[in-house]
Amino acid sequence: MTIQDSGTARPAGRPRSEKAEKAIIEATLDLIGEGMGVSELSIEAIASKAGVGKTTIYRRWSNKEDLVVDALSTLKAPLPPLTGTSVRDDLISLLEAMRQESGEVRSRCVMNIAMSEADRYPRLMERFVKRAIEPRRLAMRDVIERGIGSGELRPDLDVDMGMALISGAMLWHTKWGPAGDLAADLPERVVDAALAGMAP
Amino acid sequence: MTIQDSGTARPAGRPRSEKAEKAIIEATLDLIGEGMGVSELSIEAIASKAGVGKTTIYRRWSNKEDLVVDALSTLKAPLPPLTGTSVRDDLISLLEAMRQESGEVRSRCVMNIAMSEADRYPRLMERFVKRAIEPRRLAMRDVIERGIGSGELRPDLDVDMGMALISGAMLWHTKWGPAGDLAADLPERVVDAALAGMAP
DNA sequence: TCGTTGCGAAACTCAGACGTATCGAAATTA
DNA sequence: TAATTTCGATACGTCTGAGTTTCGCAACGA
Repeated sequence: MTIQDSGTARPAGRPRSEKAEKAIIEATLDLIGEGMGVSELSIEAIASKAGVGKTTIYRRWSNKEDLVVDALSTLKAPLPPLTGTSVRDDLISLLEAMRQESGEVRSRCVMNIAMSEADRYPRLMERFVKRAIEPRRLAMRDVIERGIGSGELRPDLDVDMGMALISGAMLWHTKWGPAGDLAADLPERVVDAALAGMAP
Repeated sequence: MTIQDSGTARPAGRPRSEKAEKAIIEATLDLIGEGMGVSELSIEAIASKAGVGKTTIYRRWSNKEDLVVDALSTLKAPLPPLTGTSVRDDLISLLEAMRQESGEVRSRCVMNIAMSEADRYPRLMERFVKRAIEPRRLAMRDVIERGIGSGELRPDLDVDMGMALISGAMLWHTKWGPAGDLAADLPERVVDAALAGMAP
């Protein structure tokens, strides 16, 4: 009985390098961040950028899609802490998180992939939605429903529609708004516009 | 002097087949509609699908991007007629046009390309925006500005933000709403939600 | 020390697509 | 009819990248 017998008995031989694994994932994300679509992504480019042999990649992932799925899964989606003081503040916090993410090359291109390659890579999409989209959607839904409960929002409000208005406005600015980073006051303006409505 | 001497004297030889040209464009759009990204699109697949020799393609377009640019330019963007009776009606008309387009495989996939491959194919994107996005944006802006003038909308309304709310909500539903076609009453609900606001 | 396994590098085979060239047939003008 | 140009088909050489194999070395357990 060895010292480290904790469940998985380590097999003989040189252990796999965690460093290489991290480098591979990083390289993959970097390349995606540089604007590569999944189909343009080449294992050779990843290996080269990661400073790693192709063997080392194929030993861990059997094909490109598996690797991309794992790489995207790595991107954590830390939700901002919500103060809960008001619906307006919480919504702004959520959108501010979106705004900051949209400034990171990586997140932006991951979003591109999520929006364009969903049909072609359904596994990838499914996993991405579960990790990145769903938590935010739930958080926003919570905020809105709490707002309805507290009387801050109209009791007959269509929650899904409210979410669509707010998230959609951010999405729209990201894609088709003025070039460059999103304005710092955008979250506030979006939330106020959605809350206020357009009719006089 | 021949009968048809209208400006361009026809050179000797067999004239280029318009039918082939149409078939090539159609095949290109079909393949894009089947979920192909620009980079996956192959000239050989287009030629095969169009029932045409590769020569016939290369004689007209010198590379893939030129062909795709031309193919996308072909997609007309007929704006719906606006009654002008009320802001609400006009906005619903505009969104209804968007909704119907989102149901066509072709338009949807073209949108995918527009949203994901903008960085990689700037020429393509530029042309697409000018033909497809810009006219709609202007139309919506007109409607909103007229509404402000007529008092139907708040005089202090941020026009761009209003457009972002409305278009964004449609965009959001297209991408992340319940699967399948957009609900028939979605345009109406989006417009009413945006006009009303969320606060009580 | 020895056996085992992972490492990066390089060579390899295989498939797909590019872009060009060539063919005989078809369509048109002169 | 003759000259010219396009047609679809096909073959070609080239390149890129997938995925495999081999190599000598490194890192680990026994």
